[in-house]
Amino acid sequence: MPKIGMQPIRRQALIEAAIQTIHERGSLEVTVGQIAKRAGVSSALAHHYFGSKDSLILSTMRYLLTELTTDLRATLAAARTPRDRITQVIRANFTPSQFDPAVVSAWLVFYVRAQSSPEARRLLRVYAGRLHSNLAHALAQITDSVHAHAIAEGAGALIDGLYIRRALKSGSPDPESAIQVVETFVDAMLAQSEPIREISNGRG
Amino acid sequence: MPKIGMQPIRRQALIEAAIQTIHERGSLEVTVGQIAKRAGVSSALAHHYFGSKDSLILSTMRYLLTELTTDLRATLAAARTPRDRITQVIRANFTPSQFDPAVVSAWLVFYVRAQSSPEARRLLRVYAGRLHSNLAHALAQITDSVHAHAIAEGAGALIDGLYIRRALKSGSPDPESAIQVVETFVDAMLAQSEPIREISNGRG
DNA sequence: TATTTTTGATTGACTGCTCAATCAATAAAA
DNA sequence: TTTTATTGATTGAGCAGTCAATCAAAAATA
Repeated sequence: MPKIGMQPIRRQALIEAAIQTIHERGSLEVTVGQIAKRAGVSSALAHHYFGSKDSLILSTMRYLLTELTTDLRATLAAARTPRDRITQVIRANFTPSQFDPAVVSAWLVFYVRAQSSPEARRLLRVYAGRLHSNLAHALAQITDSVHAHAIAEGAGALIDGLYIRRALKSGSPDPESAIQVVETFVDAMLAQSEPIREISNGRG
Repeated sequence: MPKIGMQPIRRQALIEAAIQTIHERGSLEVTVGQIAKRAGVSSALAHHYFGSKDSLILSTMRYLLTELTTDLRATLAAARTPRDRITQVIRANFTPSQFDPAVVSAWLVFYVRAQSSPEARRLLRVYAGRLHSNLAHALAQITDSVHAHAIAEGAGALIDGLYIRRALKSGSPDPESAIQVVETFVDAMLAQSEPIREISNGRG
């Protein structure tokens, strides 16, 4: 029946349905049938396009990683100074599409998944590595390398922690206050590592 | 009856087996049979003592919360100054028994669980609430209330984030460096909120 | 002390259900 | 006709929870 070229459409629909279903159920204990139903197709078709549930889940992770990269590129485009680059890297993580409850839920369950799936773990390491190198690179232009890495490490952990806490909260997301926490952290750490310079960055 | 008084022994053994099994499998997708086997009993006995898998899991969460409280009391006993209390609250979260890989894995999966289980969510909120009030109370003695809450909020998220990252790392835990990250965070935030006072607390 | 009774502890076998994955068949384009 | 899209039906595995039955210590009794 179907017109040719359904593959990418179905894959996209199934991935987005997976994110929503994971959010709704609050865990990875979702069935292929539930995901497929939400995408408006049969579970058999989901298997047809992804081969296995595992593959669908991994594709969903990759999709989220790609979206994050896209958002990062978009925010970074506006950055001019190193300090501004830091701000934009942080902001990319709290974009509406990233800080969306369903997306946050998905990230959380993927962290658990990474504990038993080598490929999932690899993907999360890619994410953590990129975040760290983006932050550390910009930081290295305003402080020494040791502090740069330490601050990047802390900021990364802080972002992860804010995600976790977001997942536990009900109600609408508050990206701005989360961004503010990380910004304040970075400012405070920079101020401590270079007490001679100006503290404020005009965002406080 | 057989040796009377088996109940507490079995319950304890099953709870500890649950933590280990969850760690080993990296998720909550563990069977009662696996847990029971590790505890050296039949799955039927696990049901006999806990009623349901769900109840066993919740008991495991409560057990971890209790252990954390115990560790907290122990570290707090040594604290004299408000700043020292903060240090000890932080340290309690990175005690060897808390920062143990299996325990960290368990906390991580419980965070996911909290998304679909109201009781699990309640328990995590108890944890987050205690941590926050402990930190905020001590902080309020060295800075104003607004900053105290903000710093406590950030420190809590940071601790959660460090746990997540610990779960993803292989190899032995490094509690000291994690503690150092949080300590540095607190110092930096305090320094920024009160730029006139001394920055160092002698731990940097 | 010896015997009987009582009852918590414990398990193997079983049930009913869920789910991932497969397959054969159908429908519509190309 | 050949290829792509699609699904209902089916299967085989795995699992939570139940239950009837057994075991052995402890308490009561003789």
